[in-house]
Amino acid sequence: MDDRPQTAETRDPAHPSSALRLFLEKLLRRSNLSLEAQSAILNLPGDVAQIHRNQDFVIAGTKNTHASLVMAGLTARCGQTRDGQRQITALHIAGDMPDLHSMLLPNVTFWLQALSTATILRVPHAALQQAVGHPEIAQAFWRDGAVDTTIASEWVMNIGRRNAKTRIAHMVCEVAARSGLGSANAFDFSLPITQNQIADATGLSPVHVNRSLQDLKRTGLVFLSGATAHVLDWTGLQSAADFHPAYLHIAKSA
Amino acid sequence: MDDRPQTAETRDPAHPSSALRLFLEKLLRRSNLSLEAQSAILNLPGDVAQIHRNQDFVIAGTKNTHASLVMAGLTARCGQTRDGQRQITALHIAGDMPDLHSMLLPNVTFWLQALSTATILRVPHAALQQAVGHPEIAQAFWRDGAVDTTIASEWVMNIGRRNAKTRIAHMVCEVAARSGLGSANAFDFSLPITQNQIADATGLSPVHVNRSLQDLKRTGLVFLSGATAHVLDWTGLQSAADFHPAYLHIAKSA
DNA sequence: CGTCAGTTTGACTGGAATCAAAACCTGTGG
DNA sequence: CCACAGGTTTTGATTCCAGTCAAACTGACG
Repeated sequence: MDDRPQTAETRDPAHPSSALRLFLEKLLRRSNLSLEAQSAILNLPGDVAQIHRNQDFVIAGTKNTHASLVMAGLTARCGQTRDGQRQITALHIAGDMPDLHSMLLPNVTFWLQALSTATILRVPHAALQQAVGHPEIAQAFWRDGAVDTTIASEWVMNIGRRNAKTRIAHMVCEVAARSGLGSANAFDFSLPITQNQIADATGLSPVHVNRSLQDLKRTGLVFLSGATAHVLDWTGLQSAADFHPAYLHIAKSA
Repeated sequence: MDDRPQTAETRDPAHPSSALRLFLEKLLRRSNLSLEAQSAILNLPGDVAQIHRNQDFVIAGTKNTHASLVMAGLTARCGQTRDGQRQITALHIAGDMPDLHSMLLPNVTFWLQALSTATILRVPHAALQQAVGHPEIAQAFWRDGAVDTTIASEWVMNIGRRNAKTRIAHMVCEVAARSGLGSANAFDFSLPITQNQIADATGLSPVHVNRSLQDLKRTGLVFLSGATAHVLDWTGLQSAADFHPAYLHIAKSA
């Protein structure tokens, strides 16, 4: 099913083993896994798919037989109201599996779509079921799913009770923190997202996003240019965002 | 640890076995469990606690050693912004375990609080860990956790992109559907929530909630009186709410 | 009968949406 | 190397939904 040798192309970000390694590292941040379990993860099979900007790669209303691992690019979970308004409910970066839970709930209720050009590894549910035979892997997957819930809860708070500037800052902080950044006070990171997409993620209008971003730039906290975010003052940004990373559960607790 | 005989007091809603039965029934809606696994659930130990209105029973920033099973009443998961604004991010009714995931993520990041007088069964993590030794129970728990995520996503959409009237209607629909109702077109159900609490759940102001509720009553869809919701036109309400229950994953899929 | 929590009403304000158009990129092909 | 086309970003003017403030009302309860 998969002819991947553990050699040099591990460094190639377009190669499955590189993405699986990233995925494993994220799991290991929160869970302990035996070497045997680790190699079960690294040997997961899957097909690579190239997704272009704004393309849906998992469709609500269908039935899933594969779970998706983001290898490169930025993707989103999103829904749509009756009158056609979009709402992004989660963002996913390289190393994330946006629909790992689909092995338990194959009926898809939210779209997954690429916000930038993205590369996806489609892993068959059957292979995941086999991996989950290791109880420690099952727990690690379950734990990561639980974190998804706390993140979604934080989004509810963000959208429900914070103003435009704070909301956007919070979203930026979350992606930065999940990318493993935040040790320096100023840094850049990849955030290939348009202002329209930020609007859909924060429940705002594109025009208001634009003005709020200008405000964040004017106050010297962050600015976006092209596909990268430039954080100028990480502590100031976190404070403006009312951001407290505990909900990401990045420190291992079990 | 627990002296519960399988006798008549199973009917008593204040008795642990009654709540555990309700919990099991909810699991069985989504997952298949062997009789052995079922009895492992029914024999979970725990202490009963009476919680009064507006009292927090799980505190953010602390470490959990027990998970909570709602035996009676309405409870909420909620957070707070720096400037003290509250946001409810989930509602829980009898039979729900709001923090089952705490056995995997013991560091609490969201408060749990009673919206009405409530009864809670506090189940030790150790007992849950033992139950999770049955892989089918682990999957059932994990599956229910995954549904929590889809519900939270729907809340993000609700708050981010729907107007006040629709938001409130949607919240009412969700609780009704999760209570197992919706076969008749008009029915009543228990919803012990104040307009202030609805405001905190929907990201609105109390005054605007009041006006929107009047609107829902005027158009003959629902009205709340005391602790009960009176649905007058279930199909009309669902339509006004843009409510599509698929995201609750109530039909069994595996 | 006073108290208190919750609900209702009215007048006013403000933040964000909407509409419309101009300016700006960025990649493409002539 | 320039022109063009597309999607983005930016700006300004205007509107409206929902927030805020304040006060009156209701009803349960001691």
